[in-house]
Amino acid sequence: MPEQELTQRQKEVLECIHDFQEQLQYAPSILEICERLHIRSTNGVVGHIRALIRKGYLERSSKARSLKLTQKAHRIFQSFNNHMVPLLGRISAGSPFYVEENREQMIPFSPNRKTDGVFALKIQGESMIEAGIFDGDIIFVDSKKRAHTGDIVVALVNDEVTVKQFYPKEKCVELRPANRKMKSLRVPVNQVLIQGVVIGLQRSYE
Amino acid sequence: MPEQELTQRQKEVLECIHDFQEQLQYAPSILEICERLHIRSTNGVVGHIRALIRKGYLERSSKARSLKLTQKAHRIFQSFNNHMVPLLGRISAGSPFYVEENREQMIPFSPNRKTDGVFALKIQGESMIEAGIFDGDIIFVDSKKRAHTGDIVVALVNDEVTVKQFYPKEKCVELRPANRKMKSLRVPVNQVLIQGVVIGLQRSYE
DNA sequence: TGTATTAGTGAAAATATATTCAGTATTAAA
DNA sequence: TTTAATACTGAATATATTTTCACTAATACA
Repeated sequence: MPEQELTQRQKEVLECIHDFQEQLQYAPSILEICERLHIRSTNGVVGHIRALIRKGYLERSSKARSLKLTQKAHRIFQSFNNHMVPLLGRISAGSPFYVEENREQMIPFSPNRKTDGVFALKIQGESMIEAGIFDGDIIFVDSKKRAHTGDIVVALVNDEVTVKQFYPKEKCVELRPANRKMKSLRVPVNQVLIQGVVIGLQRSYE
Repeated sequence: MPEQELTQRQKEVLECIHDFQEQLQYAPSILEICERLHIRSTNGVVGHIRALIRKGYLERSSKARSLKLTQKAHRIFQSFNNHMVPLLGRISAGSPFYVEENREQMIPFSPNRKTDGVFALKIQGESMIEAGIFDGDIIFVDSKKRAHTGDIVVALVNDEVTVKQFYPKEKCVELRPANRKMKSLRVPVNQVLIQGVVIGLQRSYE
């Protein structure tokens, strides 16, 4: 078991602190954590807290109710509830798509939608310019949604990531750009991986 | 002075609690409020807290650091700092732009930018289609920013609101659409009101 | 002229909360 | 087989925090 991983019990403690904060809008005291987890001695909890601080999941000052989850800890819970979504940077060709190294930062997404499986990507190039997707725009992609004809998708073809319109044919897939200067791409089904469907777009002038 | 209003000092106390929470991510103790406001007795602060609870701006349980701003209190600070921005609906022609009745809902905006003076608007029509602004898109507009040549602006002309590119001439303003099928509009300076500069865009597929 | 609200001071008491000390038992790694 | 980390118990102590009691003073209201 590598040092940085959490034990089952440590995860439970972290989740307890997170849930308490969510529910009551303020951090729990050590005694309150004891109660929720049925631990009789405050030291039982303090030990876990120390471990969680050492592993970079918690912060605190020696004040009352000053326990605070770090960014690292929030990432564990983010996938379920929050409004933040990872903005992926350079995607190393061919490697598994959703690896840690690619998570450059978290950016906000519409709070009334599930963010599970959603990621963001910065557009490079002009292949979708006629669909109103410009160089530098950020797109939001749902990796769990199934692509339908005409959807704008993120596809992995021969170790390259592209954003195109999706038109499935009998034995191949047509990836159509929204740019008259560029040609459609026809790829055999076994050479293309649809990474997700574009569900939103964000642009910043300035 | 009507009962529901806050005194100057009460506003200061509320702001102090709000700021503390923002900065340190947990609520202040009464003593810490005393320190920040240079009040020597905890009772000085407790009196204000009681008033703020009575007037519906605060909540608390008798635990340490459990002070919590209500929705009502948050509304006071939203306009200055937070990540929410009003999405304006139908804009009644000719009336002052920023009236309460037009505020239909609040939507999230980039958290790393000031939201003071920023509003959102849903695009109707295709006049900016070649600039990648489509029907149904939501644009973010900074009403405090000065327009420069070429900026995309929200303009009020003869009681009508339009989104166009801004080209000032000697005695008139050219409002240029990004759509080959539509014509530029030249309006005398005294007949046009620039409501703000477009600083962002958001689109939702689905 | 009395009464309520606001805006405090100062000290003491009561609680809430965190920390320290002294242990036990289990498991995985060196 | 020692060592370190995990996962606790139980009691006492120290500190942080809130609450209570007893006051003063200015202002607005009726």
